Amino acid sequence: MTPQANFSDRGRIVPLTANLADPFQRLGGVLRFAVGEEIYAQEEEADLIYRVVSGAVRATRLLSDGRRQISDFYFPGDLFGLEIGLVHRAAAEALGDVEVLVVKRRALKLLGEDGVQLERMIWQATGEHLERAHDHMLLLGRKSACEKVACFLSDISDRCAAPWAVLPMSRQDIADYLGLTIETVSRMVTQLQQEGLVEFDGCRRFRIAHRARLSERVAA
Amino acid sequence: MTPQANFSDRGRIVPLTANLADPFQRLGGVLRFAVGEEIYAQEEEADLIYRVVSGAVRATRLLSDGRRQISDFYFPGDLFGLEIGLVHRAAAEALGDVEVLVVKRRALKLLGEDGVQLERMIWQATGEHLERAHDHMLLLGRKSACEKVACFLSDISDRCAAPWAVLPMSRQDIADYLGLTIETVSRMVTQLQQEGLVEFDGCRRFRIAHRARLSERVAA
DNA sequence: CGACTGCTTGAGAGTACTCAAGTACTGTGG
DNA sequence: CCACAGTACTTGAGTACTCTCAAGCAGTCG
Repeated sequence: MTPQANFSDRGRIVPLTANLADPFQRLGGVLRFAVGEEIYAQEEEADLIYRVVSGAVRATRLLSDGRRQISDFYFPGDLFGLEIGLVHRAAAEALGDVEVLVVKRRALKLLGEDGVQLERMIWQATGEHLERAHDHMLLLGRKSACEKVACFLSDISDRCAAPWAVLPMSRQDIADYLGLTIETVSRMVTQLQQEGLVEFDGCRRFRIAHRARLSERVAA
Repeated sequence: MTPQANFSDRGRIVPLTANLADPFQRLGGVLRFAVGEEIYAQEEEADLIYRVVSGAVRATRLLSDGRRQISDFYFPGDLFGLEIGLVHRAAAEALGDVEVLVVKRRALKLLGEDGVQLERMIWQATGEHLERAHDHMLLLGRKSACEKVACFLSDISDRCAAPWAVLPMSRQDIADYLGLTIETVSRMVTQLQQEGLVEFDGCRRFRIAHRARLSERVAA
């Protein structure tokens, strides 16, 4: 299994068996964070590159008056903390207990073939983040509240593979990701449930009840 | 002047004098497009890397029902058309008469030191695009119509350096960039004018009349 | 079991949208 | 150079969607 293949199953559970062909696993240090802990702060010096092993992470950006935008959620296999400048432009926070692998940015040059391989992974990930960012801009700028929530649930469900998915983030996180308020998210979830498109078991566990009809609501 | 320095004056007029230390200028071919012409289409195979020489370009993404989101505008010095996959995820269209330099992606490997230098420029530009995308998500998700328009005018003005700036894009383009309607853009522009924060001479030429007070409206 | 936090629901308000009309540019032909 | 047509922009009135504020309900943890 190449690192690329390993990386590509974004959001799936990555096998925890050691893979010595993967420089991230071989050279990376492990860090653990508890619910709500800050992995790095906005404007903090960007020293490390991160990869989620288990748990989930949110990347948040704040306006001075406290308004918050979550630019992305990272799941097992995802790289994050990639910055072009010297500082992190967004904060990263643990959505639950999180385990991450880290490598030093400055060490990349010293690692020979491993460094080259890691740089290729980082480059690939940066490009994927950019694509996701463009998709997300379209959602934020041009989709209705209902479409936003439908998209979101559909995405999360797709990443999970399993029929039932569990949301690792709060309604507030979802709202800040979709550019809505918590109340609107709640109302849209209720509406999609009443229409029989999704089914919830508690407020975190859900499944897509009618994928075809949900897709019509997603606006692609 | 290094290529990086050349690249970094995003939005300024790039001197047209040949610079043989810049591989883009030395190896790139020139293409010209007229108002509204498509430089490449959404889903078209991504063969080339582009750099704006003169004029301005918009990158647009469409939903199937025609709703449009402009993810960015590119000005002289900006690289665009950088894709991680095989196809362009957004279309690029000329906002006026445009001149661009292009290099073949597949040729990069064959160019030796020049290829390495070009790859570094592309990498740098991809990172900058990602940062801009994150800023833009915050704007789309969390700013009011008035703040969006204030931000936009402030940005354009900053890029121009000159006191008076000319908008190369239509109100519809601005609306699709900010996630608003054309009427709302128009009303906000009028409002900012009435408050004496900006001054317009016709509907395309403007200047910041009161930078400090405009900054308060920008929400950073 | 009770307290706390997080989620949902309701009523009312406000911002941005839609539809429609009017005004200013731009370019072309007389 | 001016008149005209066509396009782009602005303004107005009314509507709709999302937000705000407030209360009630559910899920979680000690």
